[in-house]
Amino acid sequence: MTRKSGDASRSTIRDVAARAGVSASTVSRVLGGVYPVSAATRGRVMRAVRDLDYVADARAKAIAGVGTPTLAFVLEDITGPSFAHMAHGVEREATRLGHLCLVCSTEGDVRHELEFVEMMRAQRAAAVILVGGTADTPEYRERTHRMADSLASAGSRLVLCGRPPLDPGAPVTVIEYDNEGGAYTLVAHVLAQGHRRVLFLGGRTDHTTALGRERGYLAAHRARGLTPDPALLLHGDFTRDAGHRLMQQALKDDLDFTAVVAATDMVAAGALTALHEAGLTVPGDVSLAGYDDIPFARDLHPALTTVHVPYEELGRLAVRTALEHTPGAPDEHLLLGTHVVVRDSVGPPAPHQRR
Amino acid sequence: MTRKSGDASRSTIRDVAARAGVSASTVSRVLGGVYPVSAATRGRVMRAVRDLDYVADARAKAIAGVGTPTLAFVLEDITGPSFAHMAHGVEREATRLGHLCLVCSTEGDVRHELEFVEMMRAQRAAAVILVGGTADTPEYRERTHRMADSLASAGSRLVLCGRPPLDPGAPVTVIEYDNEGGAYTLVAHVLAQGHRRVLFLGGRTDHTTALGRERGYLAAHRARGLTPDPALLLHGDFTRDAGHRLMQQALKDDLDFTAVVAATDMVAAGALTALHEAGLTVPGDVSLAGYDDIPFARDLHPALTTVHVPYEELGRLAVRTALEHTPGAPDEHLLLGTHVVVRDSVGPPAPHQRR
DNA sequence: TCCGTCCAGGGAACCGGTTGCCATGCTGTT
DNA sequence: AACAGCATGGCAACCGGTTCCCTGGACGGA
Repeated sequence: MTRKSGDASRSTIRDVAARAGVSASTVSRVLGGVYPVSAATRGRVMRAVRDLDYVADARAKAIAGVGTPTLAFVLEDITGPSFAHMAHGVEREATRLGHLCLVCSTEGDVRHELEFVEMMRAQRAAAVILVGGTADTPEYRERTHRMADSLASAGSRLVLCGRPPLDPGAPVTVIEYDNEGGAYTLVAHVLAQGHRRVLFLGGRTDHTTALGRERGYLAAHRARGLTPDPALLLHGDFTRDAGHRLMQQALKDDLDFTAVVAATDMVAAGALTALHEAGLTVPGDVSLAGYDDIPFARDLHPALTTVHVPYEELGRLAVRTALEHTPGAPDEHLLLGTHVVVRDSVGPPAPHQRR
Repeated sequence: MTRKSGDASRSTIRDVAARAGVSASTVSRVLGGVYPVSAATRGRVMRAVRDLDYVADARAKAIAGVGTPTLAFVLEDITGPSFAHMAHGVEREATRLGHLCLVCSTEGDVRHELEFVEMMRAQRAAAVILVGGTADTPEYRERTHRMADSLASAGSRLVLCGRPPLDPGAPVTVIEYDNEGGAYTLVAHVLAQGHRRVLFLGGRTDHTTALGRERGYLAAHRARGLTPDPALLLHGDFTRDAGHRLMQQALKDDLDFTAVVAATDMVAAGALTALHEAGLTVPGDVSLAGYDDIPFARDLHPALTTVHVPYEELGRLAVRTALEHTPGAPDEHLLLGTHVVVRDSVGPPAPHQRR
């Protein structure tokens, strides 16, 4: 077994050329593979390459115009299961299409987001995918529109994935999934079981994903001629801890409800534990539903009724659509459907609770 | 609100120079910030930069030696919660230390792993972090040793994170956590409750993480003078589906056990559902324990007794240690401790089951 | 007024590759 | 034997930056 001597610094194409007794161009051509090179020369070059354990500098190739393209993925926190699944879809599709994949977590900080997008522009990323809901303010639209223009003028492309669209004219690809529709169907299902007081464990009040789901909740009520009690709308993070805390508080405050709809499965998980801790059964005493259909949802007890979102597909679509986009072509705006997965956590309200 | 005219192609430093009426060197110096430039010139340059929405090409800077360093993170599947937490730690620490973060999923394919490492070497990544257990074969050691040498000779560094160490002498940083010790303590806890027939839902038989946990399971038995029934050792993937399937099979085969130890919390989750489906209560009829302490573990019902692994810390440590490493310094090998988190899923065996 | 100094900024080499263009030498044909 | 033609490989320009080195002009002091 031969081990290369650890020559402290990487070798260049010229080192290889010198060792093979040819010019750098020849080495480049041998490695490129297309240009005709005699077998003998090719052999010597390959030998030198192996001896020196040479790999061409990807950055140098990139600036010469023959590099592996890169694609960037900016999200809030890879730890969220739905983000992770999107990331997985993005990563798979990116490598399938021969792209490298950079990921950045913003931790929810807008400044980080801006910095990262600027960096990705400097990296000449083929596309930048921004993932996850956000506050849909004029400032957001303005800032993001600017990003889109910057990237577009650099030959790159901004993709908004599960994020509110911009004003028409912004050079941006938008891939959304139907938060409002999914929540509407889910809450309609809950109401159809006979529930009339449904607690909603929502997200931050400025967050589009949370807001969309909340709108669905309200719309489903309206469609039945109901007006939900505002006291039943609670707000927190999209974490199991927030769900746990909110649910505890709701029980402590003695809120009157027969069902709970959580804005995400994680929130539902925390809420479920709080219900259990309070000695309540689900769906006997209280019904519970989530949103996202993460793999774990089946393993809650009872198995969680929730809304399935094709997160991985979302990610794959985001990169495919972005990379297929040709400048000048119309901007795509895709809206993926969701569907309710009925499991065991929603049932009719207990007889004594009916009104 | 001014919108830049979409000039189809990115502008170069020379474009900026021309627009500002100075030379490229001056632009570079203005942007660099240190070299003395007159206020008037600086103003003109900045103006041109803004007008053209110019960002210096990061790849060109990199090859000139002043780029943002990069760091690569190679894992099997970002979708696994423990991987996601490691990734989070890596990403945070990397950006904290001013590094960009590339991530690649291998989908468990060794060829992909090799390809990716080669690419990262071409990218001149400051470090390559390989994450997650693997088959610890001579071929693995040989191949990984070669990777380590290649990277080292290119001035980069290989980090193995939760992965078996190589032969001494390989230029590699190893950060492990104690699979065997954690499993040992966990199983000892289960045995101390009085269980004597403990079903082990393990991972693939060639996977070091799975194997370490299995060794802990065996060692805990031996320490009590017990020899576990080989029929109680089952093997599958680290997914909730595998756990579900394995548990169903075990019940169908009428295996004799009073407790179940799953190799991961995901597996435990699937197993729990299978137990519930069979009408068994936990821990009344059967005790159940997991491994990893993912956030969700608290929300299973009953809350899962498991082993806490500091995954995020693991990730942070991996990048910090790798980047602090100076060539020639001794190779670090860190072993992080784990601890059992006692919750509600393990209890004494039912009286009629005792023997 | 003349000369030395200092400072802003330009020219050119360099980072590590790719590739268009051209020179060389060998082969094949008449 | 002479010449056309092709296979082969070197030179140099270029990709988009940085930085060393040097020049020209303004300024201050003698």
